[in-house]
Amino acid sequence: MILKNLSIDCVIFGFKDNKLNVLLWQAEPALLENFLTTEEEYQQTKEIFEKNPALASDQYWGLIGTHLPIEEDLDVYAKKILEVATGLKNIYLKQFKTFGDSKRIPHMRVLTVAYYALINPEYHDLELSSIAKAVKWFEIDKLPKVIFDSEAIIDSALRTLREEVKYHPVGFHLLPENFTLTELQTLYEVILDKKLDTRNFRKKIQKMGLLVDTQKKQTNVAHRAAKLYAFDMKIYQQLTEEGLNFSI
Amino acid sequence: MILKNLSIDCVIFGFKDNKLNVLLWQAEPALLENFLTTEEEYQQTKEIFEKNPALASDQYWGLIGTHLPIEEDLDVYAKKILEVATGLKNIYLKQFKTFGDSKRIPHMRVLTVAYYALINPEYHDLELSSIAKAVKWFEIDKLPKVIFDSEAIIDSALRTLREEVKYHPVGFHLLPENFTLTELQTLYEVILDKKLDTRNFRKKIQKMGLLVDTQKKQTNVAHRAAKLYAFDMKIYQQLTEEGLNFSI
DNA sequence: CCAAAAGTGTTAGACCTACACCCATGA
DNA sequence: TCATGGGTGTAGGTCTAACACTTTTGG
Repeated sequence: MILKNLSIDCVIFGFKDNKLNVLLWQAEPALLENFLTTEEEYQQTKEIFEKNPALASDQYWGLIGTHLPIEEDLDVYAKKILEVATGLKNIYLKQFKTFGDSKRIPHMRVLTVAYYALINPEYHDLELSSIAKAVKWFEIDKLPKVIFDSEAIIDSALRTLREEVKYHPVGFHLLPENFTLTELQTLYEVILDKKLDTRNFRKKIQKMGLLVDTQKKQTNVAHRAAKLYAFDMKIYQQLTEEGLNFSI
Repeated sequence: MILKNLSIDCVIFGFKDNKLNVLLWQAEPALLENFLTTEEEYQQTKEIFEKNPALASDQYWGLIGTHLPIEEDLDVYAKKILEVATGLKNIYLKQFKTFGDSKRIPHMRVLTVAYYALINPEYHDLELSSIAKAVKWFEIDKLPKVIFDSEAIIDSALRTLREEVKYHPVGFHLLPENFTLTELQTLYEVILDKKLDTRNFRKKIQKMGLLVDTQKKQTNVAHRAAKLYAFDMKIYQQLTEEGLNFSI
């Protein structure tokens, strides 16, 4: 059975073409059936879609999420949704806020527990999903029309990410396994929405000890090839616990 | 109508006798009736209590909270609960996490949106409440037996507060309007659970500009009277937005 | 050889840390 | 006059901010 007063939404951030992007979908009950485990859940989901035509409209996009089945753990289920929708495992996922204004969704009383996820979009062809009509990346400042209060949720996620990135080394999750310092800097510039000084940025980031020199270099670039770095999981754990000051 | 799958809990922190305390209650449906607005809500609440005898036991204490009525905004209602339970207005209150493991409460499927509040317990006689059998302060490391997973929620609130206090000037909410620097330092020492250097602490805190010298002094103390300070709301707002580094 | 981005060092000022003694008050 | 906690300064090291040119690569 599905808790009809409760849904989970994931704001999935990706760093693509030097821009911060959000992954949105157009859901469809027929396809969601592959994900739901009982016929009853499917019927309930269909009803919810019927009550809100916007959910099925081609004009609107929505955050990736579903209602919560009664027997599922909240955090575990959020992870499950994310894995099924993207095909990725071990994604950085964090619950950040529960939205509960009484009028946020027309004709229904639904609270939404919102999560944000950070992924590197380059590896996988996310646009093919077995449980949605469409899944697509949108630049954070060029969002399409979205259903209900999804825009407010995205906004809130972005503000949370900005805070988070100042004190914890989470930004790295948005990069491929090997990355250049320029990519890392651009990422921070995009998230914090301000220019950083290259020399100071490099000094600061290197001093943290979080970077491992992979001894590799870029290839096939029409300019001096940059060194590639990875990040050190041990030091990452440590910095995550201790905190970190990245208020550049 | 009450959403029976959804409750709100408040972890109310207070700073008392140089210790961090949490306010807990023993609820009782008969008294809660004063707070609920319809007979239906009262009946539903009574049922919930009947299902879980621990809720009404004299052996157990619980976080201050109730189920959420369908027509109420989540954040607004949390504030309302807090105001009614404590008699205080304008309390610092922040939603910090939603607990949703499927087995966290026996025989029922309830998600709890948890808030933490910071108050200065000195002003008011909180132990008299019109909506509970008992309300009482407990030192954070001498908690009584608590119902369900309240201890985990308190733990999580404490961890959140510790993080928060490092980067935002929230600690001040726990103090009376006028306070001494030693009180402020002790507060930080208690929250962060470490000793701080007095001279450095004072320099740092004064440099932030957050303190206003009230020109008043302690009276009736058997030692040199300390200056009393207040905190500057304008600078507080500013520091709250910009962030702050208090990783002493 | 040109265009494009990578990579690098210094200096001045601010901030942080560690540390020990005198002061004001009431009992 | 004593016990108690209030209040203060300095020096050495570290971090930060501001700033411009040379290097490497592929086309």
